[in-house]
Amino acid sequence: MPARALPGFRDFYPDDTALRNHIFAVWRTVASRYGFEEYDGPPLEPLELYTQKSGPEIVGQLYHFRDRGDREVALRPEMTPTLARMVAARARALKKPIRWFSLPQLFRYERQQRGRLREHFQLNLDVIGEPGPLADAEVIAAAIDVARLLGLGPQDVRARVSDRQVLRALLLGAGVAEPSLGAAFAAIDKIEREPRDRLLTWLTEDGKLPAGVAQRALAVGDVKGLPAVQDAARKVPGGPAVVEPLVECVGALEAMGLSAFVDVDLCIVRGLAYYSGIVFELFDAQRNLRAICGGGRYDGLLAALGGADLPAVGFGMGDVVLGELLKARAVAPGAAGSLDAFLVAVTAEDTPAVLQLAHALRDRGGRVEFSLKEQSIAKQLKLASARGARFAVIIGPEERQRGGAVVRDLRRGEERAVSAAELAGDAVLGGR
RNA sequence: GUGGCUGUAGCUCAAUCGGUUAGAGCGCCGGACUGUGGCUCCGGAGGUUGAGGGUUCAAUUCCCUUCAGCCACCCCA
Repeated sequence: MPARALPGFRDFYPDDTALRNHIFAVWRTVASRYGFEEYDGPPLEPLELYTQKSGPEIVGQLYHFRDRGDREVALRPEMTPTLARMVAARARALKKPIRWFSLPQLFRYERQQRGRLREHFQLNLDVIGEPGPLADAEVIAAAIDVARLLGLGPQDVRARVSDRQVLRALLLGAGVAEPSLGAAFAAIDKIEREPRDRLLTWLTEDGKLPAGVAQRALAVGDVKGLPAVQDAARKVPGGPAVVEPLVECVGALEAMGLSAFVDVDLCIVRGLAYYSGIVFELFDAQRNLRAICGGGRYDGLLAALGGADLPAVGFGMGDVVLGELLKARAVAPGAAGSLDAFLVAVTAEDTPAVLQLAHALRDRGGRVEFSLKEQSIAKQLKLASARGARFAVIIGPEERQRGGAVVRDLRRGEERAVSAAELAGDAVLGGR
């Protein structure tokens, strides 16, 4: 038997599953608070669904194969193409704006690293059919609220927000020619990971940009804070108009009381070419981990995928980095502590009474366990403690004779004799 | 896919210059404790030192290969 799961795939032990369920519950809670509806699609899709968006080079990063019907198929690496198809099929019927979310398990064939596996779960949350910046603010706020509901504050996570339209206007104003915009974007994207002189060298080699322009282009990526962005925008043609969506979006987040989480930072670009406006990422504040979440506006993408021509904004948030952050901040829940009562049989003759009571409590929704073999009371109580049971209910010959039990509060260490009537009532389940 | 670093018990780590039976803490199991848990004390199980090969009288230790993990690149859906 293989000793472990495939590289990049996870076995979920109870603690891991508890954490995953916790994250899923928070994702669903926040999404529903914002009025988003859950959808899902197939984990296996036609390969071409992904090549048409990202080109043939993406095939090397996919789990793909030929099925028995001779179809080229792939495990889904992302949800957006599926979403685009589903929306396109009913585009005319769906009330806009569409607010949908999903919790797909996604796959990619890449060498794994910390926080980056070959399989993960991702909250995908999108607003489709609304071009205005309030939609952008709404999805960013939802991402932040996930962090908040998980117990993370501004000292733990930060949302960094930028806008590609603003970036574009400022770069053009800095003298970057239209065909070189992509190179300038790429350089700014790397501004925090690469030394400045290497980026300058890269930008100026092959005559991409004149040295002075390259300097000014990189300086655009250094602009931080909304006032500074507005200042910079005033100095370029069309600038004041082009910053307006970002100003409104950030203003909306401020009105929601979330500004403590939000940093405007023009070095956020996002790698993908299809982002068309506001883009953002969530980071852990100490910056030890990879991005928790990334997203933005992709107005032309759905049409480009052959679907409906609808503007859209959304994000993906993976469970891996998020889980690591929760563990590092010690706000991850454990799997234990989930029993209302552990029933203790003093002698083998008491077992039928224990079984009867266990079933009665379980029928009422109680979470109940008892020893599956004859054991000393000490052993049974030890197991009860280890299970995190609130009460131990001890049934022995004496208790059966008088028709009750001893209920021991395992947290307080106090116990008392209770009658059968109390047991059938609230003696055990009353404090829940 | 490329390069670098690291692999010892379930977990975190020891083991002198290459030296004879690979240890400790936590966890797990049992006992002290035949009607009372947590604490304490005692005992036990658990290892192909990631795997395979090589050098050597002798390898956890040195060398090669491979696998895995981590880091960087690529990519970030």
